[in-house]
Amino acid sequence: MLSQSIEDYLKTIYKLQHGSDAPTQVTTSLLAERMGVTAASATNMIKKLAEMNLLEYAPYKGVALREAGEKIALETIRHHRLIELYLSEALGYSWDAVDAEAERLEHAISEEFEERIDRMLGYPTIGAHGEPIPDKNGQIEEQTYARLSDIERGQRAVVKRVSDRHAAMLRYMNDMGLRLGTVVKVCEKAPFKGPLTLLIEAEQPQTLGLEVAHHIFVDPVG
Amino acid sequence: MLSQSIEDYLKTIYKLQHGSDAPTQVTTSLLAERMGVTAASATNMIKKLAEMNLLEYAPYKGVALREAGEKIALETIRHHRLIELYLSEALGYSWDAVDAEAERLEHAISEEFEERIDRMLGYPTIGAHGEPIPDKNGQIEEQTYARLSDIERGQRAVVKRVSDRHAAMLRYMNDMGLRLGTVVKVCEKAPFKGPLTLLIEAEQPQTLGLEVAHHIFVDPVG
DNA sequence: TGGTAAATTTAGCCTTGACTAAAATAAAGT
DNA sequence: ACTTTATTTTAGTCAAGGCTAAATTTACCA
Repeated sequence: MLSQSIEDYLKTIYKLQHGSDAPTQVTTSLLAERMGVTAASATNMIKKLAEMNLLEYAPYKGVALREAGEKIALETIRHHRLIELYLSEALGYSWDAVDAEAERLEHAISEEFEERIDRMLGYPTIGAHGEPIPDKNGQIEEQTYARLSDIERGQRAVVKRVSDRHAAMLRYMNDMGLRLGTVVKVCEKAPFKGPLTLLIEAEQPQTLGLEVAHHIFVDPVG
Repeated sequence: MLSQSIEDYLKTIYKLQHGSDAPTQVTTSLLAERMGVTAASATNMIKKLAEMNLLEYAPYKGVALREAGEKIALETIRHHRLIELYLSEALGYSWDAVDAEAERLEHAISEEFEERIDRMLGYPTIGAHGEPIPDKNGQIEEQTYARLSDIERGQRAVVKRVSDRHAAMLRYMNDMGLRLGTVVKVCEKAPFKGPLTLLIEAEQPQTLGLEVAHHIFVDPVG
């Protein structure tokens, strides 16, 4: 059994490699920052993981997962996203609360637990925040969506995915009435990186800062 | 936040103090055996817990929980039993599989998780194996039942609780048709600590070794 | 091209919770 | 009461996975 820490590192590296922010390479400091540890600690773990052949390590350059490491990362991510969806669907958790809970549970569940909630949820492929859920074999369909902050004025779009990194932001989006599948229309875009004015599902117009809009991924429609 | 290890020690001490096997005092070696560690490791942890005022420690004599320690033990036990019941009721786990899964999950769930499954289960007071579930304030109603092995020939009794210590034994009992609430009748008791012959819910008679009958707790009826 | 700043790694230390081997204590029998 | 045996504690190690401080490497800029 791999330690919780190892699973978390591998998962974090995977997300850095495949995230929408797309860094050229995954550096020690970036990884350390995401893991909430010092760079020295990250270096230690990286060396250990390289030793285990779970990743490629070029000192001073960065890391990249090897196949075995990616497999573990995807299993961990699968656990995480299935649990998030389960918490949301079966236990009524809110959008912003599922991540923290899943963060701990993902390391504690058995294969049996995974299978049971997977079946109970109807073998879902999309998670609570719109993320793709890797299948049992580690197959994942990464999708790329436009950011709401990049949508043209007048354009309508469907919310397909939201970043789960900031719980407070999720709560804010939720309170505005944003959900996966919600149709929004960009009415205004204030100049100089100013806020957008949004029409959500034909309700009253609301303004939304660019920072938030940057973390909402949409599919233009109409 | 207390470590998983501390929670497990406290829980184990509580169960030794209040279990049906009722040891005079909880010794280091008994605790070590139940925790699956050496006596030296148990001594270390005991000293640490005594230092934290979670238990009373008389070197060479044994330990007893103090109020703070008992509170933590009961919270942990509450988590464990709620999770077991949830796995059984909501996810279709079998009798013998819930304990191992709950063992890991009990340390990973939040108060919110506890509350949600508690509500979903209808605020239960009896767990999957018939154990009492402590309430949120740590109140617990320990019950004492007769062992099936002590029931007289010809007597009928309702199964109220089973020991969850041996998964294989649970599976065996389950396969025999034994459940909580099942009515059994002791048809025969072979001499010299021989097996019982049981009539389960008016089905065909079956024989059952004393060892197993010792781990089944019943309420005589009729 | 050299010098400085930023990033990274190394070295050494800490805590947790295990372990083994040795020492100390308690219990039991003659 | 003394000796043997079983239990318990002490002493010293180890592995994980953090940390800080110091050394090193890379990158950038004048």
